[in-house]
Amino acid sequence: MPELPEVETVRRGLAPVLENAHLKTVVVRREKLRIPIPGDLASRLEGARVVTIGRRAKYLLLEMDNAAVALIHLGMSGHMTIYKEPPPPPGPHDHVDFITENDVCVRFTDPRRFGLITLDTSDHVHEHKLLRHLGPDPLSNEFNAIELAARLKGRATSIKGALMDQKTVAGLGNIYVSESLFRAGISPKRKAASVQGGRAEKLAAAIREVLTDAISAGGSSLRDHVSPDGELGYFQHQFGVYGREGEPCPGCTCDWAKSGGIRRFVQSGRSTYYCPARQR
DNA sequence: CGGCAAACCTGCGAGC
DNA sequence: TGCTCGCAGGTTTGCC
Repeated sequence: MPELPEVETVRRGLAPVLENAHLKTVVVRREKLRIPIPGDLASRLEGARVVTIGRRAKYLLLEMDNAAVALIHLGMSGHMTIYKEPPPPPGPHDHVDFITENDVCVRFTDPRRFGLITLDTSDHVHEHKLLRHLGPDPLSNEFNAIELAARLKGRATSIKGALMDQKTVAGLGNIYVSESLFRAGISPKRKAASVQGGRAEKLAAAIREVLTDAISAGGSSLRDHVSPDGELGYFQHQFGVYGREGEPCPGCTCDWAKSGGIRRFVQSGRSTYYCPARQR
């Protein structure tokens, strides 16, 4: 489910029920996620108050009033569901319940278990092993064309590969990399190092724009819901290229029959979608 | 060091 | 209907 816009949608959905709430009970049913859930997660969180729910790239940060921060990553298939009534009996993929003092249950579900929940008690959560190496958040002030160009300089990999690398920019994934490159008119095959100057300007602007548009739409719902209150995001209807192999390019006036429309190919194991006529 | 495939898991839809 | 295959929004590892 989640790249940056989906995680931001989850954050916004959880904030009204979790911020300022005391956690009464935290039920951990399965510890073995991508990294094991710490044995003291429940005892650290129970009785504490959630001060804010923040986000760094694709991580949710539950900042507690006792200096603990819970880091949550949704992986590929993770999602959160809010139950204001007693929750249904947990299924096999319902790994953790966060229950507030007024009996709201926030349930973490993740069939593929690529997600994780861990704890930081260091007072410097941004120095945490999982966050330390992340590049700038593309919606933050630290992200701009100069910064992007500097991070692409000298890199031999493709621009797609560089943008998928969370050290370059933190929060993009397979969908939004394809969409950003489409909006910027840059081929995913182009060498990362060659994206400088005006091209870097266009790309930085396209990344910001596509993420902002996607957040406004409540993210993309490919399989199931995105928002913890069950609302569907609808940005998938605005995809320019992702999942549209063979369709006419929405920005092209060229002859579809001749161009073949949008192409799909596999780049380091992941599908890339692009329009060869518009992206160079 | 850099880049890429494989591995970690389960579910779903397409095609036979 | 039921099976197999390929594919899926992420990240880390280990190999060239």
